[in-house]
Amino acid sequence: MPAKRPNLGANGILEQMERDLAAIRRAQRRPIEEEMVRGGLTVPQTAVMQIAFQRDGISLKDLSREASLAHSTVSGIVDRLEAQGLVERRVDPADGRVSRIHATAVVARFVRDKIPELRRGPLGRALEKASPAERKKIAWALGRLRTLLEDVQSGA
Amino acid sequence: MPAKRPNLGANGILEQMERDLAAIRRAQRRPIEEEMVRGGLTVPQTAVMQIAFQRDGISLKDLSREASLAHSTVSGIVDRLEAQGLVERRVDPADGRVSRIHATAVVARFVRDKIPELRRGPLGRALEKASPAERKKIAWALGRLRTLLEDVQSGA
DNA sequence: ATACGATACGTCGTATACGACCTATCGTCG
DNA sequence: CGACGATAGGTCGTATACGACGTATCGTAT
Repeated sequence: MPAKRPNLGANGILEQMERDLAAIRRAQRRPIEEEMVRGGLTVPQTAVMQIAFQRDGISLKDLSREASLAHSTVSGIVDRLEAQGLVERRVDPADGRVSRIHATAVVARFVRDKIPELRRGPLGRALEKASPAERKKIAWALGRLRTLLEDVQSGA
Repeated sequence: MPAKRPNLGANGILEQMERDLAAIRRAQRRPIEEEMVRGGLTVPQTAVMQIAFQRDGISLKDLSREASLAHSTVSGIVDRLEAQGLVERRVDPADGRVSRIHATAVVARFVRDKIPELRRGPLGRALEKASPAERKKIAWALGRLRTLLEDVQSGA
């Protein structure tokens, strides 16, 4: 049963939202981390790999933008994926600055077979328990919150 | 202007939500990280300090539960706070296993003066731009999503 | 052609964040 | 009272995650 949610002041709502976001983050991270032991992949690695597969030859800059991560973070993730032979870095012949990320042949099968089931991970399972109306409301709220945050970020 | 949000299939909604959550995390983390350079504190450190202040003498276990973080994570954060003299560890006289976290005198002023303004950080500023109705909807959605995730977690 | 600002990326230092493991302490059962 | 499972927390190894900085390359202006 859910915890009590009394009427909160503006400050209380803020703190409650922060707590909820933290809890969401943790719950989302944990269950697939268990899978990692079996599959050898973490959540961010899976996400990066899927993007690299869908947009083969994507630059690291675009990849980091897609994943909402700093380029230095993605660089490290690609390092580890490369070490496992799941991804390749190739310098762009037309522009020596950009290194294009390519999914190796092994990945195609992996993405098609494993990812869908991983994708239907904690978030997917959680949403299955919600009604379509709830799903819509939650999806809207996340999109809206993201927009609000990004507007503040860019000084709007 | 916000990105297009076409009608998405069930899978598309999932991926969109994951992207939104990632972007929210990043946006929420970044701006206060800038403050860190000035104040010397990170977001998690601030959160932990506030909990330790509000519930003086809290055990590390309870503290980690409040913060939705693993106890090993909180232990490291407390290490750094302790090194800055903002927090103290004292072994519980009644139970030698638990180490109780106390905010030092310096912190009281800090929490009262600095935290409110930090709290009104990215999330607070973002929410100011939203209507009360939107705020309610977003708050509800986060709470609901959290509950759904935690129910799945506990096998409900 | 050369200088030079802009761009893309790699690297580094530090702070999360986690699970696995170890150790010390507690309660309880015999 | 001594054994022993349970509990709290510290430690370790690894993977994010970031900004700052360095380096190589590109475009452009001179």
